[in-house]
Amino acid sequence: MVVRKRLDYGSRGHQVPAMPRVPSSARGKRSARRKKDEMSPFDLLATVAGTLLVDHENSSNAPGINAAAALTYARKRKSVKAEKCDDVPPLKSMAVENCIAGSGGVCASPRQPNICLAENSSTRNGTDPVLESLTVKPNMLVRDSVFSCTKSCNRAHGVGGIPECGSSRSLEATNQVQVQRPLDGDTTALYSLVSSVDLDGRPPALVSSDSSSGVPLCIHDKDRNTSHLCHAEARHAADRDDDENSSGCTHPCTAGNNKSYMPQYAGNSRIRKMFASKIRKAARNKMCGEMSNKGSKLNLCGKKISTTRQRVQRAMFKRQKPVRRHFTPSSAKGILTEASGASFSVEGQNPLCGSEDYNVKLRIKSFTIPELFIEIPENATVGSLKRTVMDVVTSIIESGLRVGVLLQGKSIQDDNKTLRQARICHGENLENIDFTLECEAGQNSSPGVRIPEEMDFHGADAMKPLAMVKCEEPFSEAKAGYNSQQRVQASPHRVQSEHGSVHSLFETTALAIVPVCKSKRPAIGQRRIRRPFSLPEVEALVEAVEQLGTGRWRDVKMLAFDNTDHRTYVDLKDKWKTLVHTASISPQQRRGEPVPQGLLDRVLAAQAYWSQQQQQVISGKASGQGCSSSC
DNA sequence: GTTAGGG
DNA sequence: CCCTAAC
Repeated sequence: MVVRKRLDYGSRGHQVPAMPRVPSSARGKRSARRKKDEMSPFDLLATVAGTLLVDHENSSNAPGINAAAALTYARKRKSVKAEKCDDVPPLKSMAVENCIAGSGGVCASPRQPNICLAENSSTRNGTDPVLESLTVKPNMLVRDSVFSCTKSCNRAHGVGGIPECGSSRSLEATNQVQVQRPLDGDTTALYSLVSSVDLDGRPPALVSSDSSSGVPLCIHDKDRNTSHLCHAEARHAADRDDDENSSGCTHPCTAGNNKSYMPQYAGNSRIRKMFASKIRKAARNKMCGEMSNKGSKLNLCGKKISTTRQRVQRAMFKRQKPVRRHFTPSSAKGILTEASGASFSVEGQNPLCGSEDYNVKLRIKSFTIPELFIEIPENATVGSLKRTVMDVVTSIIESGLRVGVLLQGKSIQDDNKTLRQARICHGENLENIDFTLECEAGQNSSPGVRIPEEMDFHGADAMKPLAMVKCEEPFSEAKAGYNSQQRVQASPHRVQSEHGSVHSLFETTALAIVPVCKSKRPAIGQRRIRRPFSLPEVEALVEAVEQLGTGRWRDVKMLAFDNTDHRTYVDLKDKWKTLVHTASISPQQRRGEPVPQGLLDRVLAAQAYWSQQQQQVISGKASGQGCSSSC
């Protein structure tokens, strides 16, 4: 054993190692360093924010976001099916945009609002943009469907001959989401959902159907301030052509885009940091090795990907332009439409808030599929790549999903609450309402496919899409000269852009699923459960430190806690720290399970002893390298 | 990967 | 218990 080699435990007691380790207090203290590097974390945050913004934008660009879901609160009765959805653990979250019906709203008096996610499960011929009403089943996500709920489309770029706009004829008439089938029929894919509810019976406002889809049109109610989003919209429109002309390999970042959008759920820096560094890094590292599959591999480990031929990268929301625009029904009030946002916007907050019988208008802005990496051999066919992607997505979908509602980061558990009781009503600050799609992680994945189930994304700040499936390159068929009709009809996985390139539907759509995956293992970013040290543990720790000294926590761990997985050497170090502190304060000030004074005395003694040893080592070093003083 | 130290 | 700089 390593320890044995390194240690000479000898008999019990304060046996001084020949060369005690120098305390690393000389190592810079963070607080001091921090001042110097103060900007650094902020830069990082800015970078992360930029990435997020780009993701948002790109997702809004996401061509072919094919699904729009309308959440409608129109009847008092509850949807049984909606309730079913609540039984399954979370996987993703939908970004929802909400609006509160303004004073002009026609109130259906939805005290028991009925929310149904729609899924189009019917026809697949795709040529007929039929609006379909669906209800969500726990194991389904929206797929094979393109939502198109607007009455008209305001497209800058049309796709000739392709029916772009569905009628919203049934939008107000039902409590369900209208779905327009994708032109390409049977795609099993995850689409961005852009949904809205307009209970006022007013026609939905136009939302640009192309790349700016998902970006607000800035038709606002009186006092809404969404100018930044308007800018986003403008920029999207401006960028569109360039993007479309590009080969589709654009990187997600464009400097100019970063400032356009302030995430509504901007959270504290800590969480941001967590997502920026920890999730990106730790998630990959931790999942490394779990997710390889024999044949084609899906891999969330970035390191593996570096050797990949084909890889599906994280920057899912490329700026490639869709072929197909999706239309978002917006109310005349100008519902914001964020393609992959994760939060609500409040529509028309007004003095009438809190009054009776107002409807709450909600719109799911999008679902985003978690970020996924695909590793696949170069010699694999494009078809196999598609199948692989499909498998991944299908595995996610089929894992079973349920809907959760987060209000300002807090999950609303009680399904029996009315929206009003849940404070989702007029007059409330509804800037941060999120829906989650939750799944049973760990059971769902097909071989080699992993959703980062360690991650726990509860909370409003956790709305960054986790994994995404995307192909950097347009599928080769695009260059092979498919004609439009062939493309549209032949491949369910493709959509055609105006420029003839064919993109993975995963690129051109944004099924935003904010992962709220749970597993038995602690999620990344999730705090470990607190496990107070028991008295025997404390005794073992004290004894080990007496032998080994402070500053050799790894050895302490191996000596006394080698079989205790949940105690890391950092834990032991921390515990020792608290023991020293506990021993140095009066018994009245101590909390928690009392530690026998005798043990605390030993703690102090050992601490003093080893501190002295370390001091001697330091002074010995300082006074002249040799061991003359200490030997 | 370890250690120290601040939070 | 978390985080992270320094090593």
